[in-house]
Amino acid sequence: MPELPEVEGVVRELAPASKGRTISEVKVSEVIRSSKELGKEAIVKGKTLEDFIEELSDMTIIDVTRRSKYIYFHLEKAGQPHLLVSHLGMSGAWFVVNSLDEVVERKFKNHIHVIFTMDDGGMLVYSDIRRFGELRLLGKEEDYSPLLKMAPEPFSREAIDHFLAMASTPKYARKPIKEVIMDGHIISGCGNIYATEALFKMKIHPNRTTERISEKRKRELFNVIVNVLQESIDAGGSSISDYRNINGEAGTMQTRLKMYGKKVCSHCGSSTKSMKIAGRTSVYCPKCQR
DNA sequence: AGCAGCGTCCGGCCGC
DNA sequence: TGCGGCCGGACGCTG
Repeated sequence: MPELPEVEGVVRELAPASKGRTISEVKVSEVIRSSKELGKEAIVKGKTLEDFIEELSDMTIIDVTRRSKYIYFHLEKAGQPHLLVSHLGMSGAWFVVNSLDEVVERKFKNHIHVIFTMDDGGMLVYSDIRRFGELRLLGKEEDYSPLLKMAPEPFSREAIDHFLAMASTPKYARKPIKEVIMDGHIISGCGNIYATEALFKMKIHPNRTTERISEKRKRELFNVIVNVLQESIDAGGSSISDYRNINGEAGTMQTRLKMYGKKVCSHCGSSTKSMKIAGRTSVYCPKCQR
């Protein structure tokens, strides 16, 4: 389940492997083709496959960056800039290989959906088991308005004030804190894993109403979220279920998690509890978190 | 106008 | 071993 730290890891590896290369060929799986024929929008969004393939052909990759949980491929063709936005959804993964045989894990190999062959013979391979990911080719970021509505990057100076201001609005003040910190319009890139960890560290019950947390505690919570995200980036991300980096390797953050997926509280030994908040499973310690 | 609730994209995995 | 149901980021649509 890729969240911000996992996406950051992918971008750090994709950038040096693809910068300056030109896409010479684009291949799309039969599964995507038949999905499109049925009028669905699996993975390739907002464009016909014909346009997607035609437009991407001969584009040069200028840079690869991250914005929240999105990967931005900055592209150029005939002097015009373009932007390919990639979201990994639940199970998306990029691999950089010279041959598809290098994608060794069967579940990734069996679900390869898009292949960009580059002018140096290398291939950018997108695999997605559940097909919740997306690839959206734009002229620029402004062409897809949801990208403009994302919260600032959590590591940016303005992120904490944005969080505090949004958390105080009537709409969000009455919601459970976990729902608020997992909302990408409030904080960018904090998904279930890191929200669970941060709330456990802060000893805050995930269902506590946001307005029942003091300004001081909300500031501390924000800083804990940022620290957990940074710790995970440094550990190469959490390899929970389907996340792999582009070499097919797993990160080690999952061994450092204290609450996500746990049956027993690592602090007091109590059995953890689980409840649904905004439709997502939320694990917590009923004794430590109030 | 803005928001809550639901549909959409799916296969892996779990429990019976 | 077979199979139905559950799970989930984040947007779009509807009422």
